[in-house]
Amino acid sequence: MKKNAEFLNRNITIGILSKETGVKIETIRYYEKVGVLPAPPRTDGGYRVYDLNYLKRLKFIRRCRELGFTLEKISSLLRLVDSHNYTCNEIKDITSKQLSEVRHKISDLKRLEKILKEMTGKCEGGKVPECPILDALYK
Amino acid sequence: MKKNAEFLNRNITIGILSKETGVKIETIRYYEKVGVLPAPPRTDGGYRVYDLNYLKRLKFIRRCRELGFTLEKISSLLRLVDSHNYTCNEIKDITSKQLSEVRHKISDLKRLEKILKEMTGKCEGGKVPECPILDALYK
DNA sequence: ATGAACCCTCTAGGGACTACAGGGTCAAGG
DNA sequence: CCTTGACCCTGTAGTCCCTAGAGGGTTCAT
Repeated sequence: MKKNAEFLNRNITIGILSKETGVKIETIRYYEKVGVLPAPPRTDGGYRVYDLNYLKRLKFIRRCRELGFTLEKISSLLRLVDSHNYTCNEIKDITSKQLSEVRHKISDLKRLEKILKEMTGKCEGGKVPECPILDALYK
Repeated sequence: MKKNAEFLNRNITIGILSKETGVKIETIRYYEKVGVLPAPPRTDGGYRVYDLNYLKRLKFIRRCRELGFTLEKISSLLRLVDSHNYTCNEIKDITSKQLSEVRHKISDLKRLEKILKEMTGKCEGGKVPECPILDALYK
């Protein structure tokens, strides 16, 4: 109906934002409350009105959460987005800290991937292989 | 002291297990309560006694949590370890689902890594770069 | 046998959501 | 213009995954 037109005109309600991002309405309001998503403007009646920037930001937050970052960490990543207010050294500080965490996560996930791939491969002839999953992340 | 000798003899107390894995004692007990870590045998006085298998399992659980898996997912992964009760098809089903999720996470983290690395690089001459971090996971 | 270091259970709190309850707003149709 | 159903608002309480603390028992080297 009209809703879709509003979306194209960038008047995004919280319900549309929720559907577009897969983040529940209550969670969006929670993110606003704790400050990781800025408070948007409101209609006269008090409804939140978002635009495409909020959409981007929220998708980013959601994915980072799925990748195991805390809201705290995500906030410091998002500070880079608004980095006009920060000095080069502050940015280098944030990025280098996040970089080592990201790299650690990648290497662990790769080990997990290898094992899962091997297991799927071995599971062909109906016989159950000895399971090496624990060793994958044991190091 | 004697503690270390006990460790070599595989009589691992909850405190040693905690130190070895970096998982807090309370969390270990919590994992037992919710069933993701099996209840170990006890001494006459009621102390938990672990061995190297518990150590492996716990390290695995911890790292999976850091990688953003729920305890539920981890349980289903661990069921593979005790997979004598499962058919090959069930195992393939679980592993391939986890595999695609893991691959998705890796690719997202790599995009994030690239952006962070580029930003650090650009932050040289005292000027702050434009931050393209939101686009990294936006697709 | 004793004391420091360790462990036990139980309850309560925090972070990150999630699910109502009770009520107000919006806009399309009559 | 007024209704009506879909949508939104602000609480508050509950869930999951831990984490801290109280109050008390166990272990073992000396």
